[in-house]
Amino acid sequence: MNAPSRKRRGSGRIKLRDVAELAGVSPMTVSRYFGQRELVAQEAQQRIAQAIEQTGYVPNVFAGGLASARGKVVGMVIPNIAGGVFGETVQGVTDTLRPHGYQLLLASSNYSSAEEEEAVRAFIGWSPAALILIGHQHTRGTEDLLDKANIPVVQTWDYKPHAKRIQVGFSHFDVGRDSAQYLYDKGYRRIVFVHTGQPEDVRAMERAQGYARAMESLGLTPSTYQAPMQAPLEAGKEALDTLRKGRWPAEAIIFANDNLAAGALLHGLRAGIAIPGDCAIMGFGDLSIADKLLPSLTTIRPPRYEMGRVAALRVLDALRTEDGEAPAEHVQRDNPMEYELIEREST
Amino acid sequence: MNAPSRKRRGSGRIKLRDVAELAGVSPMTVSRYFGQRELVAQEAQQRIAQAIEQTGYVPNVFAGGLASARGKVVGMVIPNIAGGVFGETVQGVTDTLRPHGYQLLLASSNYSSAEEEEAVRAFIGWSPAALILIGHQHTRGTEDLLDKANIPVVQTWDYKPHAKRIQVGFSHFDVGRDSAQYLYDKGYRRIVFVHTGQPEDVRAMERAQGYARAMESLGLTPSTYQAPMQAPLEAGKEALDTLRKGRWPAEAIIFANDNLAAGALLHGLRAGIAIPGDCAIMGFGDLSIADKLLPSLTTIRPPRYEMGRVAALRVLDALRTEDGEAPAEHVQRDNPMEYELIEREST
DNA sequence: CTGTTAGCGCTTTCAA
DNA sequence: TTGAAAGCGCTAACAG
Repeated sequence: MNAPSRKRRGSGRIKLRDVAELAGVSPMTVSRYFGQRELVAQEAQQRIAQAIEQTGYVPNVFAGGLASARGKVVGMVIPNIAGGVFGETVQGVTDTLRPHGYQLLLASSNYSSAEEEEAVRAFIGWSPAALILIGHQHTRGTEDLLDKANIPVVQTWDYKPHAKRIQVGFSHFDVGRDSAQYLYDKGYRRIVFVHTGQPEDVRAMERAQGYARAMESLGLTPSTYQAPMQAPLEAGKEALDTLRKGRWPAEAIIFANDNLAAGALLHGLRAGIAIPGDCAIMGFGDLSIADKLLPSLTTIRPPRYEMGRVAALRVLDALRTEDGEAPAEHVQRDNPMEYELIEREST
Repeated sequence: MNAPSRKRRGSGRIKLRDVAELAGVSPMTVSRYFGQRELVAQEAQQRIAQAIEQTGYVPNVFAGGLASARGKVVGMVIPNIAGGVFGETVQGVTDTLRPHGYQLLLASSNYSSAEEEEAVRAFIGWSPAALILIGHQHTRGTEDLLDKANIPVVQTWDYKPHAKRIQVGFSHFDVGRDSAQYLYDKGYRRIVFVHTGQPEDVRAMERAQGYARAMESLGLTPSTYQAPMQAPLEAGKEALDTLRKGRWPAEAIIFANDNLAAGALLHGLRAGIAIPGDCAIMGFGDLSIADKLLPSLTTIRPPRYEMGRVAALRVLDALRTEDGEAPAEHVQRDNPMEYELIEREST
């Protein structure tokens, strides 16, 4: 609008130098004021603080990131932003990271490993300080990217014996096993596991395996059923009806998730099938519906928020490791988290 | 590890120049390959594409952002990441923005205007291309920041007559009014609106006002009730019990949200209160519980995903406006979105 | 259609 | 405890 210069015009924003001039110090001192404040004299600090206040200065993240070759950024890829499953985990991460000045970059993979790789690749351009991923299931390409990136990578929502990277989660195999054992202890014998339609849900598969193993150990025959790929309400209904027919009607059903289980419960209520009398039902997830159903739903509650929080803590640990040659040496690599079996009326 | 030079050591990553050398062109041509590909000869494009493939080059976002003074970044502040209300909107935004190379920066305000201001301030440092906020309720400080930032700002999840900024949403006042009118048309007269405990939920307040206005227009006396600040399950129960007592027992209740309504429905079922026979109930949100209750819940479905999508589209429109002196001149500033009244069994 | 030049605003490095 | 110099890797602005 004024001063039509011919070279670059800059952003027009207040910059470090402006603050420095106002405070009567060099830009470098102001730079130290952020990040290494202890190296700045008290007196200088005061003048700088005032200059910042007065100008409303906000550091340019891009300049800082470029100069330091590492942005204060953490990337996170989750299977799905909507759906309410991972939201709390994201919240746990942001709550923990924010006080340390890290900004979360979020991407959703839509439960696709290929899209996850895409997202990770995009994140690499941000020189992220760390990455947080869900689960252990990645493409070869993703693994390569992660290896080359040479930054802390935390995997959450799952837990495996010999994980290659930092992990914060629980064993879905154990969840399946515990669910079966719990129902067995309650006296149920003909226990069936109902899969969701999506084979992308690797963790549901693991729960099914845990269930199967437990059944075998108990001298029972595992039996899994694949729910039709419909809305969970109909799928749950269909599963309940089918499994109660036949010569070996199910006495108890473990659903791959609470939504499916909700469909079954509702259908039971409408169709006059007594639950747990005619058939016990349990789910997984402890979604907000679980306690609002009749009967209320017995389910497994994963530590959703807590996993996010701990994942972020491990990231911070790894980054604190003084940029040293030993990346993440003192970091707790295996972080098993406790899930909870919430017993309600449906079993 | 090798070459212990004394000056900066760089990131060690492949950079634009490496690709350029390999392709036998200047860095600038490679730069144009991203972003202005039409200005690059076919032949050069091929060689560049191959060089990129071969090196696995990923552009450094910070360098680009610094040089161009505008990062390919859009900031979004939502009241709450968990909770499942805004997740779909976020998904709509990311789905729409991603193909254009924009990265979403997400922050949660915990329904606090002060925290929202904090988040906006932090975003300013990112020189975001645009910002997306929920609602019209901001602190004075936030307004100042937005004004100074001189970038497109889209407000969503609400709609007001003379909004200062681009808006994508619906009128909560209208929702309240329509809910009341709907119940009136169904024959109900003693209709009560139940507030949630949190006064931060400005939009619920607006729905209450719309309800009150409609009641007056219909010659009825509006009556609102403040649910106790407990878990929604108990709050809904308490509200239902209280409102059915007294000399003017409610014939119909509009709850501020589906969670509250679910508490009431469940209590009705357990306590043998016929719904809608003894009392009709409707909610707001069409959360995933709404159709899994007995009776299923009549509610209002906001276009959650769609609002995110359209908000992102307006952002893109505004940014397409050729960086010209007229920022966002041709952009559709008012974008009313349609909500839907989903009639189910509870009314 | 392509290249040259000069920064973007900050932090690293080195020296005091 | 502070400062000066030298880039970080890319793109805007010109000129061909």
